[in-house]
Amino acid sequence: MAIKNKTRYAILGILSIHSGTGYDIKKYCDTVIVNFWNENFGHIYPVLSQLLNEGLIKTENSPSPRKKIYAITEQGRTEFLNWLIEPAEYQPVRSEFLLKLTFSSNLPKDNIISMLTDYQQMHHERLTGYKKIQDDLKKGITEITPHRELFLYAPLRYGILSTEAVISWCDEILMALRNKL
Amino acid sequence: MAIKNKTRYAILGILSIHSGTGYDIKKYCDTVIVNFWNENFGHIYPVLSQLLNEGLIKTENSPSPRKKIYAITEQGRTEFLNWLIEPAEYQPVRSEFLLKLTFSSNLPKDNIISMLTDYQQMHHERLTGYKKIQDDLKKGITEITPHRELFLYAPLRYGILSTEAVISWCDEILMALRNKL
DNA sequence: GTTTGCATGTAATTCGTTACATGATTCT
DNA sequence: AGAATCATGTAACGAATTACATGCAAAC
Repeated sequence: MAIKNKTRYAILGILSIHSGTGYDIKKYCDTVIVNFWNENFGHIYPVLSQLLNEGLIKTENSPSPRKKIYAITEQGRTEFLNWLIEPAEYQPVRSEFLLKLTFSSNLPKDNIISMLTDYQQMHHERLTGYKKIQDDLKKGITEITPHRELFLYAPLRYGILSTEAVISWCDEILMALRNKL
Repeated sequence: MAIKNKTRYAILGILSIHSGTGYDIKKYCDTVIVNFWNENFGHIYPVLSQLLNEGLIKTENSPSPRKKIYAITEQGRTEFLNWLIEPAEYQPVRSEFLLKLTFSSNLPKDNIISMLTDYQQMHHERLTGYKKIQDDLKKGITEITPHRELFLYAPLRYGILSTEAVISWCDEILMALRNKL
């Protein structure tokens, strides 16, 4: 089975929360789900046309003619639900960082150490960002319904726990490196 | 800057350890670095031709005519090193699982719970696999030079720590889910 | 009045996957 | 004798990125 266009489902998912334009969808991607999902205009617009063609979404009447407000149809909801309940496909992992590290054995020790400290630093910054969002959620700054709260909180916690794991890993490897080589 | 063909560097890296055929390279991907890298024949062979063309690799004399043994050239080593010392490009993340979870707020509670337990189960199995490899490394079953040991051990530890974090995360979210909804 | 943000789209390109096609060698 | 593994490649396709192109509206 070929890799299937996931953008379809991202768009359907977003429109299942609230109707909006292609631009709105992009904004949602760049804010709410940015930590684990990305889309770009060059893909959103063609897929929107495609979904419209298939009857999974429809256009709502818009205040401005140059603004196309899309809404999910009943058929779209059904198709989205079918995707939702089937288990996520296996995604082949590709970590350029680990690839580099694997083949770094002949690099000077200092290079490897700075490679790891930079990587750790990046994750420290990422963690700070996550924690800020977490605080905003807790303080109720971000406006969401209590019913949806957990579903925005969970991916954030995922980011926090994974990032903390990476930071610990860096400590561990840096220590091994300093003791050994 | 466009996403650059990473397969080039994976191949150069593998050939920097030991020369071999396209088939050997694929085998290396499917065993040694399988946990964080993947390649397929349909991409390996064209890229090998390309690298040969650019003079980054060369063919060694082979015992069999239907077997092409590739070796990295000096030029290839230089280019590989240049890539190695520059920081890894930012890689856009895409987690289909987190995307699904985000839009699961209207799914029945039981569905969400089984979604999470399945995901956790999968990571438990992954962890078992990692730990087996770790034991093999410790017992010296896998034949490697002491100098390279850390560079095979580190990515493995990365997998173990990240996977443990995901398992903890599942526990946390499952508990929140059971208490709340 | 100029910059920033809103808004939509197309074209070119590249990367990577899958399927197809073929055949030799080794193991059981 | 047949299955598994070794071995190399091409063709078709699809997904996603980037660059290009355009113009309105609002804020400063």
